[in-house]
Amino acid sequence: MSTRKPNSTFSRNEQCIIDCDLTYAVQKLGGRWKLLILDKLAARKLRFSELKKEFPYITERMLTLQLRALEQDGLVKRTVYAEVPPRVEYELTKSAIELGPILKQLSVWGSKNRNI
Amino acid sequence: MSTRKPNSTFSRNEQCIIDCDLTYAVQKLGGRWKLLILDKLAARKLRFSELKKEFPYITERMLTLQLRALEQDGLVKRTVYAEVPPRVEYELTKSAIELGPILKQLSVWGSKNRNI
DNA sequence: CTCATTACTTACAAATTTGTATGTACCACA
DNA sequence: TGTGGTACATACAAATTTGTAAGTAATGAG
Repeated sequence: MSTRKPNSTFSRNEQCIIDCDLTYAVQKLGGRWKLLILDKLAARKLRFSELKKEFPYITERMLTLQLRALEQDGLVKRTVYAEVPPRVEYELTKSAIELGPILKQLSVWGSKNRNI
Repeated sequence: MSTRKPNSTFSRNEQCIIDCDLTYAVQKLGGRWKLLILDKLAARKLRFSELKKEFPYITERMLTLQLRALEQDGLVKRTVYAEVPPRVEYELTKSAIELGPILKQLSVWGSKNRNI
């Protein structure tokens, strides 16, 4: 999520693994808090501090990291307002919105699968 | 995937994160080689050695770990034949088969999303 | 008796992800 | 001058995941 060794076996393996569109997609969603964040943002755009309030156990560092990754991957748009104190809003991109229905199905599958 | 410290912040956070059915589902699929394995098994049941041949870069250890996790999570069924040398076959469970169409959609999304 | 085959297991190390603690910039307001 | 709020950044440590290397059991073939 942050620094990577470009020549580790880990990274080289990632290259071929990610050939698979599905693996690629799931890697983008696999961060610890990413889906929870996407879910909150699906309802409405939120500020950094509002997001933080939604998740009692997330740290500011983690929230920042996950948001940055989501932004990099084109799932979240970040807007900074030049005010003091600062205001930053996060909202889903079109791509993330398209993902919505699929995630809904996965969620249904998850609830069914876990009760076995 | 193997040993866990049950009282780390990491593990405690997992408890609440996994409340979310969606996060739960994606955690099950998030291992490095899991989706690739599921994809191969979707075509037909395969032996350990056959799976290994499918992925040039996976190690036996990783293949074992991922298969064990998939089995634990009820996605893969493992059948051992009492022969020598041993023969072990892996196949998808009903639950994993139900997952198929959803993964297909995710895959399509992945390919669209990556080409932006 | 030796060797080959299959499906692992084990000990260990490296890489990555997650968590902890503390600090920063900006300016309005008291 | 001092304090407060927002949205981070940074240094560091812990936990987890992934990779490396080597070894094992069973037994039929030679």
